[in-house]
Amino acid sequence: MNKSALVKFGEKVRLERLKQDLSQEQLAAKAGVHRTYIGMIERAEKNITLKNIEKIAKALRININEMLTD
Amino acid sequence: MNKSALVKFGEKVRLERLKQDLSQEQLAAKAGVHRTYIGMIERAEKNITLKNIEKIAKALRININEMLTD
DNA sequence: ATATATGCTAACTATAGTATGTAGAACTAA
DNA sequence: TTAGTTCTACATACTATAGTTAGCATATAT
Repeated sequence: MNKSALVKFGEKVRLERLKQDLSQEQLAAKAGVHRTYIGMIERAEKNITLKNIEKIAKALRININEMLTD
Repeated sequence: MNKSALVKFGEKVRLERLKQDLSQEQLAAKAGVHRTYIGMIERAEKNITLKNIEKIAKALRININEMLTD
C-alpha cells in the first residue's frame, strides 16, 4: 500500500527524535511548536506545511530532503 | 542569505515545469490543483502543505525528496 | 504518590487552498 | 495596424483546514 508522504514523514520524525533521545516536548521546544503538535505529526494526523517541515528538520539537524527520503 | 525551503521549492517547480514545456495551467491540471495556485507556489507566496507537495511532485514525475534538494 | 511521556478530544484563530476577474506581455494572423 | 490567443501576475474573497492550546486519560517508572 504505498505510504503517503505524511505517514513517512511522521515515522521519520519519531525515529530521529528517539534516536536523539528526545521527548516530544523537548523536540517541540527546539522546533518552536507545541508539544501535542509533534504527536499529531508523528501520527500523521495533520497535513504539515513546508515551513514547519523546515522547522522540525532543523530541530533534528537533518537536511529537509532527507526527511522525505524512504 | 540562505533561501527558505519555500523559495527553493518554488524555483524547482518552475524549473522542472519549463523543462517539460508545461504551462502553469497544464501542470495544474495534472496535479489536480487550480491554475493560479501553481503561480503562487512558484512565487513562494503560499506555505504549501505536504499533500500538495506530493501532488505536484507526482505531476512532474519527480521524487518528493528531490523537490527539496538544492 | 509523584513525575514523565504520550495519546486523544475539543475548541479557537490563523492561514492554506480554491476560485474569479483584470491587466499586461508576447505571439500570430488578417 | 487591429483582433484574437496564450501565458502569467496580481488583487481580492470565500471556505476548508493547518496551527495552537488546554484538559484529561493512560502507562511507566521512581
